[in-house]
Amino acid sequence: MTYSHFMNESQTLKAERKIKEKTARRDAILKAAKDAFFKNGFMETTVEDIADSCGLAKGTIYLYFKSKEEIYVSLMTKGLELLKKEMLKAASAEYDGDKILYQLLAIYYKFYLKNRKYFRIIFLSSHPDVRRRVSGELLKSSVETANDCLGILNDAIKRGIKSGSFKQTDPWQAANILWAMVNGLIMKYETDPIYREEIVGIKLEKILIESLNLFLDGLRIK
Amino acid sequence: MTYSHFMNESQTLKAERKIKEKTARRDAILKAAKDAFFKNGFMETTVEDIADSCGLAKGTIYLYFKSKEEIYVSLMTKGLELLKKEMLKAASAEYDGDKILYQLLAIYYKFYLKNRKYFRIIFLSSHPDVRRRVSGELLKSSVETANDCLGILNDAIKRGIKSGSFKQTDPWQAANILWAMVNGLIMKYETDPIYREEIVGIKLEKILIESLNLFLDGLRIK
DNA sequence: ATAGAAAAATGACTTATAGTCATTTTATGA
DNA sequence: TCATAAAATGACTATAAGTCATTTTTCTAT
Repeated sequence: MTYSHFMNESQTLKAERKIKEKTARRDAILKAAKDAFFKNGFMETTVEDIADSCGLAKGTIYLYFKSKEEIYVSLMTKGLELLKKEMLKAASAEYDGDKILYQLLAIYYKFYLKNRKYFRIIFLSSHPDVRRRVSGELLKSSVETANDCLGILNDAIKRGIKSGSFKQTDPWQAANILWAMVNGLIMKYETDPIYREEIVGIKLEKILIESLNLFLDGLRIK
Repeated sequence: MTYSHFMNESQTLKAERKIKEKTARRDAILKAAKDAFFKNGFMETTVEDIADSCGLAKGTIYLYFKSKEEIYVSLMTKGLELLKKEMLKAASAEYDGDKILYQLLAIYYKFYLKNRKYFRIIFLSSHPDVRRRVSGELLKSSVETANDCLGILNDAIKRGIKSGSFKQTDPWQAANILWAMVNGLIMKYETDPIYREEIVGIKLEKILIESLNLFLDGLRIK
């Protein structure tokens, strides 16, 4: 009682440390999960694999995540956050909308090359069959991060309209179209590595640039 | 021996009937599987569910399909074939490329509205984690059907170039871009029904038409 | 019609894994 | 140092994919 103000202070510190430790452990689990999912995919990774590779018992994993799906979707959010960070860097330049979009595409493509497996997680996590097994809260945070990425596109397009290089149009709608186009192309390429070349016969980088050209052509003032 | 030529004939008939019966049973399984997958999704449908609902034992299912994934991917191929049929109908009109593309989009959207669950199957079946558990042969046939759909777009764009309404461009590449854009948008809408409206705030039909307008704007001769 | 062979179907069984929970271990605080 | 709370454990339960020895049905030759 006498030292209650100290105690409160130290209790606060303790509590903070506890939270930090919890977060650290959660991150360790996610790191192990990332390795396992990257290596063997969602279906063929077991929760025990993940537990083993971070030196915990299976039951412990369930103290941090409600289900295998929740681990997976948490990883997706991490992937989206990484992507968002990269996109923000590219978008911060003082260029016009036009040039920023090319830069964003370059960043996006580079991110894809370095993080193909993350794209697979994003792709599968977006499916209703996975999502139905995940809490609304977790979904919301992933949706918000994806939304932030779209917001960056939105800003770039807005800038282009303001500067007069793009025609008057709904930037949010345009951003969604561009996002869908680029993701659709990547997904198509990701779908089947074996048959890929023979289906399209076009290099991904080339078709991505062409698609942006086409998009900008439609967006520019004639 | 004496009647060997008759026997051969009747044997051929018998064999044909056998094949027909096999196909019919396979189709019955696929029909039951469709209902089950539509209702409960991939993860929460069991092979026993499928077997029960078409009055067969679980083991019998495995005489017709190598795995649950193969049933699923076979359904995807069926879905793509339906879509292809619809698209062919729309594309057979004697219109110019421009108008055909609008028609194709309308057909595609209508198909989506009537077959949302098929889209989910197509979406999930396209994922490497599902595909890795499916035989190359089966994958090839699904890839070919998807390819045929793209071919229809390709033809329409070619026609537009020939008639002079579209600029000189690689029609195959343009077809892939259009396909990716439309699928990307639908996927985005399919991803999360709960948050959908608040993310995009745009009706799907409207944004699909807008995206085609933008695409055509980029494609048309200025 | 019938026996014997071939084809098709069966479902109990094996194996694997997600998720639980009573018990044990570790950390905290007086 | 002990009591209490928090964290971790892993044996256990439940469920479901896929197998295969056995049974049932269909076909064929006489």
